[in-house]
Amino acid sequence: MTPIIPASLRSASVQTTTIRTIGAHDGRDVRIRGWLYNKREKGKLVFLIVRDGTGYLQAVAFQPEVPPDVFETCQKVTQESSLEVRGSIRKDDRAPGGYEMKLQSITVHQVAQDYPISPKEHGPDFLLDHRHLWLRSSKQHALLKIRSEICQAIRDFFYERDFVLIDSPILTPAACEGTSTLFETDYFDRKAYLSQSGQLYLEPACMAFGRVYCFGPTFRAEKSKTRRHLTEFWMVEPEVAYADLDDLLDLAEDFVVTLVARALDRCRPELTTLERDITRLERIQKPFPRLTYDEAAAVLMRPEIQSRARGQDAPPFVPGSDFGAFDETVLTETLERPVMITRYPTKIKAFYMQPDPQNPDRALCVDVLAPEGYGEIVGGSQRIHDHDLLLRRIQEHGLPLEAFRWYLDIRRYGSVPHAGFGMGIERFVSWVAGIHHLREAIPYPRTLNRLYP
RNA sequence: UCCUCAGUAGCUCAAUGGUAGAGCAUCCGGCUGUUAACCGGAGGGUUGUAGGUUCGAGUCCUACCUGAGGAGCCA
Repeated sequence: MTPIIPASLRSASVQTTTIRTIGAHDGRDVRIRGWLYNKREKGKLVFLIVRDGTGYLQAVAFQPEVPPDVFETCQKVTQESSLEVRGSIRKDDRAPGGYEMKLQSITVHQVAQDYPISPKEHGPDFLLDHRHLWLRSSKQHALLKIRSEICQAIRDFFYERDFVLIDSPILTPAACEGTSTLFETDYFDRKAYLSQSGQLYLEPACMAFGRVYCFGPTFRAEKSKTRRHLTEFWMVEPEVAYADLDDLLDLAEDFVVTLVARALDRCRPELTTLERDITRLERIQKPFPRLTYDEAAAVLMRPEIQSRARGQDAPPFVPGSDFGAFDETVLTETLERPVMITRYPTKIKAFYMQPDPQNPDRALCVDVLAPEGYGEIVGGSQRIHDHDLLLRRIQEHGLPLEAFRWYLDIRRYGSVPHAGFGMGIERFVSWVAGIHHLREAIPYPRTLNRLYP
């Protein structure tokens, strides 16, 4: 990595470097530019824990060996002040990270007064009010690094498989699926809605390019108030022409396994910082267990499961309805791998899903449920490719026909079976990182009660 | 929309209906290897808001506000 350094800060004699690569500078003089993470004083010794975005480094100032003004600056500098330290790097097992700097000089660029987030425990409301500063904390830093790596892995996965990135619009004229509550906004003298899915716009592109995906923000105005919901979240949605449900299951399985492997390969230090049980991620291998909705429903109807639901005040499972939170826990708790549940009842799923030719009451769809109670991470289906059937479904759902004319066109001009799925980035990141709250898996969370910062 | 819980110092939390407390942070002093350092000292309060009960309310009652967790809905 080549640091970008303004000419005014360059020095011919001392190299400016990053903490991530500090081991390569053992025994040499370097300059580190960053912020003060923490400070510990002991008489004639001051330990400065400096962070630069790539890691943490302990710089040690020892009184007789540094000039009095340098030592005094080290004593006075406050938490999160921006600074530049210069000194020699040496291996020392007593230092966090294994290397430390024997400090020779220090430049404080700006003194931070009363940094609000002290190195102690804080409540979620306080931390979310200070999200713009909380990003500097080690766990949040590790989490967002993992998110970044997973987003890069998603793009790499599709690029390597010849998918074309097709960005869907965020401003849309009408409801895509007719179910969710949408955010409404003024669009000159008309109304527009923030997109809740890119899928419908992706299907036409799929007929142009064969394999496509979109990756962007998605908006839901539902008043959900749980740790598994955000009003603004990121979703990646692939769509494949000439694909059936079995092709889709294989793609989703490959996708999940590849992303988890990438996190294990590139984010070990971050997963360790988050105290993630890595052995659980190492068990995420193909094949994933697959069962149908009817098989899953049979499990939930067992007397011992029904009595457990009553004991936990969970609403009882009714055959033909969708699974609740308790039901998802039951279906995933004994498994180490994600479970793929297929062929839900047609009437509880979206209007565009292809019915199973063997049983038209069941849709050719899949939900992938993550282990450890993280819930649905992937949802997808084969799409209806017959024009008349799709027209009938739009009418049955009471959707405005005029708004779907372009969508029906795809079934008039060279229609083929096709399939796709959507994956919620924050849910996936939460599962991989092993965190409790979805809102920490996005830099600036938007929830029912939060629009700041 | 419904159910449950919470709101006390900058932060995290104590306080049988009877004088408002501690740790961290901040400031001052001490210490040559600290690991959320430690030791001594100082400053810091309209107990979410408005009513009510009581000789007396942080504590009990009512309403409201704010937040959290869950349900439903969904990724």
